[in-house]
Amino acid sequence: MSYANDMPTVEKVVRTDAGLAAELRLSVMRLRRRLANERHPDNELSINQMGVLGCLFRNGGALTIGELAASERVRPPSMTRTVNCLESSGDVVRRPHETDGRQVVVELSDRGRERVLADRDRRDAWLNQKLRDLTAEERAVLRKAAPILQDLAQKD
Amino acid sequence: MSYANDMPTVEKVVRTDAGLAAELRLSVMRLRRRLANERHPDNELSINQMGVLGCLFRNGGALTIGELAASERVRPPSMTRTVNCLESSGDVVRRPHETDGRQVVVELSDRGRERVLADRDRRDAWLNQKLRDLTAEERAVLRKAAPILQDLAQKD
DNA sequence: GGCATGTCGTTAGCATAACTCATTACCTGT
DNA sequence: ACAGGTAATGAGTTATGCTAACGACATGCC
Repeated sequence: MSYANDMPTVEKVVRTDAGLAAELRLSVMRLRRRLANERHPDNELSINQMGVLGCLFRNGGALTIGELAASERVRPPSMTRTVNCLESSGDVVRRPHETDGRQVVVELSDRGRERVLADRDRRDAWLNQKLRDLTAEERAVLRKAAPILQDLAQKD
Repeated sequence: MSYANDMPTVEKVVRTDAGLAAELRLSVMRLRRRLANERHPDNELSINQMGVLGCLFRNGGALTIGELAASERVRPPSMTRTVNCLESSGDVVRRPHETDGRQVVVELSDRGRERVLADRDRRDAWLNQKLRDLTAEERAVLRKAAPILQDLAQKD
């Protein structure tokens, strides 16, 4: 084992802005991959599907396809497919828009709402556990960082 | 447009630890998707492939498949495939491990090293631009957050 | 009213990137 | 010397995006 015994994979501290983008990108990429893997095994929905349910839940239970797509930053066809899955699993229902016949409103079903509630803590079990292992200061940093990351993703 | 005109998609402030996991997860998911889309168009390598090159670069230019896989948090077969791509594009070379015939050492070629160097700033153009738009304080938060996120991804 | 243009969702086809399972090659310890 | 473990790979599958094209509907202009 003569190669990279220490395996830093990330600098201990990012001191300058020069490397910040690169390190942030790596961190985000890897953590996302980890999160996708660590979903609870007794939950048959993917992390993306749960994301859509959560988005509906936070927004009062009903959004159009386009709004969902914009919110999750995917293209409408991708959201159509995700919604198809959620519909056939019975977690959402489609209904026509009240005034605009082109649009489709996606609504949380009772089952979907139940799932969000039941899953609310459990779905983040892994991450919550890891967060508990952090110091209060580290959690404070992340609490401040989350909205900034969100803004970065949303900008322009 | 009677549905969710405000479209919060993320709470303005994450005040309690209860929601931290959920918000962090959303932020990471969306920013990652954004990063994957915003890669520079004149770079024919994907964000993952560039990640592997960067990893090799930071670790002295040579790691085994297994080490690379562990570092990027993918399974060895996935890394084999990524390395195949990088090999056929001439950015890395495989060579046998000095003492262990089972392992394969992946090494940055001159071309790969060149690409990393040439790409170092450019490849993060989008993120760098967005980072410049932040306040110094916000950048400081992210600078502190990046290693924490990395640790979260790596833990256990 | 009627047509041109635009918007929304969907379908179809494709690309990427991950996974699992099985196989091959090699190492190591008894 | 052989058994069992480990590394890389091959094959097949799944998940998740995308673009292009299309149909249904809305809107604005005459």
